[in-house]
Amino acid sequence: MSTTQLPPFSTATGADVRVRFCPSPTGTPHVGLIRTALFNWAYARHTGGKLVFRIEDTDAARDSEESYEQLIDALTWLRIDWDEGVNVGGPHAPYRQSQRGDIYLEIIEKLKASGHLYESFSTAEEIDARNEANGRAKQLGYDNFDRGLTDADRERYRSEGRLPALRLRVPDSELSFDDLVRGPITFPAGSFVDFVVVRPNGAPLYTFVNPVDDALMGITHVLRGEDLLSSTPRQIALYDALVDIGVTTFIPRFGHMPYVMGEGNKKLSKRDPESNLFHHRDRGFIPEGLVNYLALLGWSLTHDRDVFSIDELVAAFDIVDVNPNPARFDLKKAESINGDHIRLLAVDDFAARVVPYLVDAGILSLPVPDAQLATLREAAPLVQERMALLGEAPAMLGFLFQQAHAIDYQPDALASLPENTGVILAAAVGALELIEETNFTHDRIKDDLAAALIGGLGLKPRIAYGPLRVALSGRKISPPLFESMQILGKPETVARLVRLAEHRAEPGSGSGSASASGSEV
RNA sequence: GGCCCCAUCGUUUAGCGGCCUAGGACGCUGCCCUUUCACGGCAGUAGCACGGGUUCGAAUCCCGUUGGGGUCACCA
Repeated sequence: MSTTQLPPFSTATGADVRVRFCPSPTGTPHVGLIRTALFNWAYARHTGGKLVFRIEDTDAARDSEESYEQLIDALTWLRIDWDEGVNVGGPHAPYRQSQRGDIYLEIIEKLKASGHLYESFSTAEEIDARNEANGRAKQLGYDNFDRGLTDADRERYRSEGRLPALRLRVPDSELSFDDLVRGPITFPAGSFVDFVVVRPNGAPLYTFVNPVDDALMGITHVLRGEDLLSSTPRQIALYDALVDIGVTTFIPRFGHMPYVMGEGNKKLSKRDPESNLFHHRDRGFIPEGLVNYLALLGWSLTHDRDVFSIDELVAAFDIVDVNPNPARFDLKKAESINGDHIRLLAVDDFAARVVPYLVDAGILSLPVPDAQLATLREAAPLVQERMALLGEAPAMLGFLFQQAHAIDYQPDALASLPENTGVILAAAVGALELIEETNFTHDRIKDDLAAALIGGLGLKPRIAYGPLRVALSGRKISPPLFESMQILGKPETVARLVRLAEHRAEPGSGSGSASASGSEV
């Protein structure tokens, strides 16, 4: 089979690179979609080229304005910006396909006049029936039947009240292209057929508007998901026709990125919460961490390090280095990477980013009073290195913003208390009471408590400090103990120790048979 | 089923003919550090799907097999 003489592919490599991100606004942003956006963006920034952000809202039934807003929100959050497109405008406006109807109409007419598009009256049923009658496998689909229609045929169909769809006449030869992530790919003749580009009602389809807009907007590199790989020959066929009528002069390069997989061997489903970008944001991923992890899905910076900055990504990213095989979204690894980025944050930055999570949890409310801000700033360094997600902040810091009487003792924390808890609490209170309020610092607290509990009572640190931790925070896990006491201050600290002792003294407190011994406080 | 894509530790990724008795990371295990949990440090666990070639030499190139995935809409 011969290869048709195709127009040239784009040769852009530097500032002349033009890529695009063109989602259809259906549903919540999917991490796979955002990864596609990220790689397009990174490639544009790396080459010094341009990123066009176009919205493919040609499916009125599924598109929503809310989804559109979410797309903007998602990109903005991740700091993925664009040079042309919705919200920012540009020489090829409008960038929402729902507003480009006239443009498509004109091109459709030219394509019809030049014979690239023809009217097709075949219904799905008729195509099936013909395939069956001709001993042709049904799965082969359309048989290019209407290519041979005469004017009389078309007239007859119209007189029956039937309206034609428009199909593109594709080359009867094989089609090849050099995929940027996969290398040379050839589709044999006959593996792609004349496809519908315009519905009978005149509305153009994705298969038409997508390449047409890419051509009109001068897109040089089409970097998209692997699911579009098999539609590439049809797009190239359309490009061939568009070049013929003078809409453009070249065919873009194509690069098909691997899928983002979920559990098992399936694409990460829209139904899966892990696919929802905002779910990760809500849990406390920071942009730096999520971008880093998303970039790792199919790409790597170097052989011995996978924590890197967005700047490093941009400096090194090239689409040809993207791995062709699908990658699984591994939440554990994503969280680990995020934790590393949280640790990289300046303390003040970290503290500021934690605020919304504390507000959402009802621990703080806006505007946050200065005193609470001060507490937060003091506590931030204590928790910054022990968090993987900002969403862990409420559980770790909440006790610092409560009053002693409001501390809620976790069952597992109460269960961990040793029998001599009462003695320990009493000794601790005794030691702390002797410290001047102005000297109530973590070093002093540590020394005095160690003297009283470790030295005095001969306890192991683990046993000695456990009850104090529960008294302070209600939990088995908390920020460092002495530092927490310093932040809370002497009166509050003592009040909490006393309260736990009283709590255990209450009949029915359920916290151990030896609780009566706690009454000595 | 036709066509297309893919194939290195459980996961992800390095590797683009000799540097590989295959490196990093996550996970897991053990130890250390330690005021809990973490963080950090150290050690360990575990992989080139299979079979043919090509070559002095193959994880790396070629072919095949197997396995997985995608796509075959008047959705995008």
